[in-house]
Amino acid sequence: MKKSHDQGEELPGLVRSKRVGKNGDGAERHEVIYHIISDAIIEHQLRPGARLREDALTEVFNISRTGVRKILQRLALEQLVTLTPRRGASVTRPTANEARDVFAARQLVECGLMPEVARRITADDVRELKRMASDEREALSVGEQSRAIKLSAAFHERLAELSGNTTLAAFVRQLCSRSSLILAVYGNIGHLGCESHDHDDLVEYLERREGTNAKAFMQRHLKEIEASLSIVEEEASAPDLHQIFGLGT
Amino acid sequence: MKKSHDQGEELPGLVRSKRVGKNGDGAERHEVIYHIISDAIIEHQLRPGARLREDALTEVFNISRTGVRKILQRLALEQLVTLTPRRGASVTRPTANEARDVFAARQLVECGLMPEVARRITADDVRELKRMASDEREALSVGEQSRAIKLSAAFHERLAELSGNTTLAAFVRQLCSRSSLILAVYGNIGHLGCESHDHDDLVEYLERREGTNAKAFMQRHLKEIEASLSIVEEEASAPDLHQIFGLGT
DNA sequence: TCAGATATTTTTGTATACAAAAAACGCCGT
DNA sequence: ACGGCGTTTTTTGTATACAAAAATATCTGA
Repeated sequence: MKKSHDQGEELPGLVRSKRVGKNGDGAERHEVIYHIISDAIIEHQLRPGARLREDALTEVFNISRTGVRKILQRLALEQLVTLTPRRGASVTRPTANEARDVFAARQLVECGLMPEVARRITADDVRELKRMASDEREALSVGEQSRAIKLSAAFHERLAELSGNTTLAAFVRQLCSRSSLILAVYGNIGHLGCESHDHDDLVEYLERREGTNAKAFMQRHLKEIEASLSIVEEEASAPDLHQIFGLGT
Repeated sequence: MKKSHDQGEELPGLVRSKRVGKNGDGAERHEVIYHIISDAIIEHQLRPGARLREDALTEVFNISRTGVRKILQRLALEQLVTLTPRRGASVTRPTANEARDVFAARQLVECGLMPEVARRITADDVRELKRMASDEREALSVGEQSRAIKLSAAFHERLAELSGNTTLAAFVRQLCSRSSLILAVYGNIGHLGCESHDHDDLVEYLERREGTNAKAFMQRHLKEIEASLSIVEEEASAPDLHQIFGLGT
């Protein structure tokens, strides 16, 4: 392992360990592999910048490059990987602007959904959400960071699903995935996305069908997450080496 | 042309006429073809249910099936075409629920964007929007329905772009494309999506930076469009023939 | 020893070949 | 004449082969 120009590593063994053994009937199998890869990205096992070579993936998953490319293209449309022509695929590194856009979008959509969710939520849903929130808290306290990240995203996604609007739920799903990438690039280690008990509090508002309060809470919640990030554009193309090394003085 | 089980025709000659002649360098070319097909769908030249056979597309566009499949998969992820395993691609026929979800999403996002658009809009933008609105009105009065549909969608998309949020703009773009499909299925002929001068009025609110008014207007505007549709589920799988033909009485 | 040029290897892009499923067609017995 | 059954044709799914580009390694002459 000689190249490490940025911080993008090659495919780590972690992914390989999940190798699937000849199961699934094609389409089903591709779906599974897609989820394995996208989970690995969301859980920060594959960090932004990591290259995804087609041959490596064919080896790991035992499918032909045709299938690999199909999956990579899907991931690219969801902005989880970036396809650079003639140069292959890599886990996308969101720009500062993209990061701001994603959080603005979440602010608009997730908050906008809260009243409807509060109206439609059932006792079962509440139970499920509470369990998810507690699972997340536990994962966090035990130090299973990657699991906590995934669970946190899952919580927000489930919430959106409860609105009953499939289209918006799918959109929120995408936004949460991208948020995980943003966290990987602009997040401060130690301080994970969501405050540990925020989600529990939110569920309580919903349980009491206080849509307006839930909305306000979500607003604050997302604002806090965004505020905890250091969203500053790192000059990619021409880092100012003079300033960095202070030779010019 | 013997089969017409629903209302899905085969590829009409219209599309073929746009044949591209050996231009573009691969990726660029695929992009062009993608736009040709998606435009044809949005403009109702390809109506919901129309089958898109891979061989036919390879012939029309002179690319291999590999390229065709890539494009079809992209269209499928944007919900413009439906890929049925082992049965090929067809222009998607949105369900009633999907239709409602799409309009609810537009209600939330497009309206939510208006204040920001009102804040950021420039004199140039206003000019451009007014020209688009007038083009649309003209196309409508001359009877160029398909052009009017496309222009109407373009107006809404441009509006979203002016918010400066790329992510939300892309989402609105998708929603508008899907709305065109919804119009094709649930729209009443003669009554096109948007009222002819609504868009002009909206631009005026924005020009005066009256974000709140613009938002309210957009809200009404979208509500009117949705109300003009006949969104009722046509039982696809098991149409109740007894009731239809009244034999059982 | 090292910059620049050239050769080799790796990696992606595209077309095509082959297998399997679905659809269309024709056949035949009743 | 018609419905059920088997065959042919069409159409999709997947792997693979080949070409072109990029990355890497090697060589050469100061």
